[in-house]
Amino acid sequence: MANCMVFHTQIASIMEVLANAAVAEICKLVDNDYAVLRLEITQSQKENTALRRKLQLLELKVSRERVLGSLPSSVKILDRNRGMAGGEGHLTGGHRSFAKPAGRNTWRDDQPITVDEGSGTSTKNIIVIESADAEAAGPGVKLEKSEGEEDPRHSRNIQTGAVGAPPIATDDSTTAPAPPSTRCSITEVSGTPNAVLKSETATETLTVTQRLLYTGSDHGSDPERLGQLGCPPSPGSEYFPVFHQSQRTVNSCGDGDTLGPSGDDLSCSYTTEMDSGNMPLGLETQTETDLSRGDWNRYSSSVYSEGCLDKKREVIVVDEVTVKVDGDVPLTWNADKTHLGEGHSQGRDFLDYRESLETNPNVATHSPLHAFRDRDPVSTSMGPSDSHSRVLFDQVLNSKDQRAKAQGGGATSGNSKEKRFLCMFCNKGFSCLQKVEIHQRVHTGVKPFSCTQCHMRFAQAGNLKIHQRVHTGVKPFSCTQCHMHFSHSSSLKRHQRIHAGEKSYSCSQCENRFSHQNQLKMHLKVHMEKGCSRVRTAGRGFQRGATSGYTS
DNA sequence: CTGGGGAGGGGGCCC
DNA sequence: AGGGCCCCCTCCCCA
Repeated sequence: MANCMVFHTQIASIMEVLANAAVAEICKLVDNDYAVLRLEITQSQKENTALRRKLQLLELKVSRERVLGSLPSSVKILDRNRGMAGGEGHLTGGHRSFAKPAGRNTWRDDQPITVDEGSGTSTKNIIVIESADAEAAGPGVKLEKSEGEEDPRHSRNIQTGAVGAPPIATDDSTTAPAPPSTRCSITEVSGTPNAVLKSETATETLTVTQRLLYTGSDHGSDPERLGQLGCPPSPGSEYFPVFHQSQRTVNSCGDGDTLGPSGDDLSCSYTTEMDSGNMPLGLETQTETDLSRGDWNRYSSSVYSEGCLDKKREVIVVDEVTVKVDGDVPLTWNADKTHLGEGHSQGRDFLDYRESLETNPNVATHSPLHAFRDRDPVSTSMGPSDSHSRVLFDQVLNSKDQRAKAQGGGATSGNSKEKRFLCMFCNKGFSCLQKVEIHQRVHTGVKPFSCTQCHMRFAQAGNLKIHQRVHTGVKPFSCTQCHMHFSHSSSLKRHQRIHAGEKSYSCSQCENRFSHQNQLKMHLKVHMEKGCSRVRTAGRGFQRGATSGYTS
């Protein structure tokens, strides 16, 4: 019996031990599962957080695209304009006035969109379309920069307006530059309730000068715009040069029954019209700034890079005297003569003149033009009553005297053949006043002699007379050795070189000789192409070598 | 090669 | 005699 009791006791203890072990095992299993469960829960929570963040990012993207899609029309216009780098397109109409060349705008297309994710709050967009480069660069400074050119200023974080938040950390989805089409920086700041489009185009601080300079627009036709820009037209300025034909006013005798100034019936209309499209109108403000800086060529190129100007009111009456006084701007500074449609490049004149301006500040002149200035310094509303223009004019006149001295000629020597009449634009000397007046038409674009049978206009009466042989068919120059007739004496002379076997144009790179200059020119092109092809071949070989080296 | 325009220079005529 | 004006010639350039 006692043994039985002991046996039961032992069984009980064993059972207890087993139970304890089972409980411990169970507890252990539960603990393990719990840990796993917690781990899984934690991971799920993390995934959930990540998904939530992704959702936020997607929302941000959607909102940004929505905002960009609703950019104001002016922004789009500017965007398009930027695409017209280098005057690719000619703006027309009213938009032209707000066009700016490539590189002027600081559309920060390469500036990252900054997203303050860390804040965890809803972020909104502020699009800052900056035009501050114009201010930073200062007036008259032309920032020519190609589309892909890296503006070092883009590396710094300039934000304007109320956007005080500096660009912060960027998310991987937003580190990429803004879409090129936006050309704006988007800075996200916290707490802004609504997306704000801030376009500074409406409050651009470009000066009127810069606008004129870079648009070439006819502000004269729209003086209100100037007023809107806070730059009212200068008192009395009409944004349109109106000169008066003094002494030799012969207006519109285009019907052909009136004699020209020389007495010959040139069937000309001596209306002193400016050549169409040549006349940069309403530029007095511009010249007060840019030209005074010696930016003649810059001015001209920029003006004409925008194409022809408004041709309205192109018929003007010219006072060839006051044009020198009042036209403190050359009326047709044309670095690109293709816009003039005819003539040779005069841009060198501008460059030369600019150089002379920059290097020859204060030397008195004895030019008759100087006398013009002294005689009637403010004969029109566009006169240099403003001191700046006056200084400019003095610079113009002084510079040419300086050049005359540099050329070794004194303007006051007694030689009658001396070229003491100097062009106020390019300093070129002429023997008499009329010569320089005619010459200055190169700069001013004045072409007083119009053909009545076509729309051609000429700066010289003789050229009109020759031109009219086109209509009359008169070819007064006959070759004595063949049946050929020519309307130009130079053509006959050129032709006769063929009969004479004269080959006065020789190639500098070979022994070939030619009777015509054009032949030589074409021949030289062959030399050029040969040289270029050699260069190209060498370049291809280099590329191949480089490629092979890379792949091997 | 030719046609034709742009532009400068020379020289004659007139005042 | 000298200057201004005008015509013409010439050269250059481009189409």
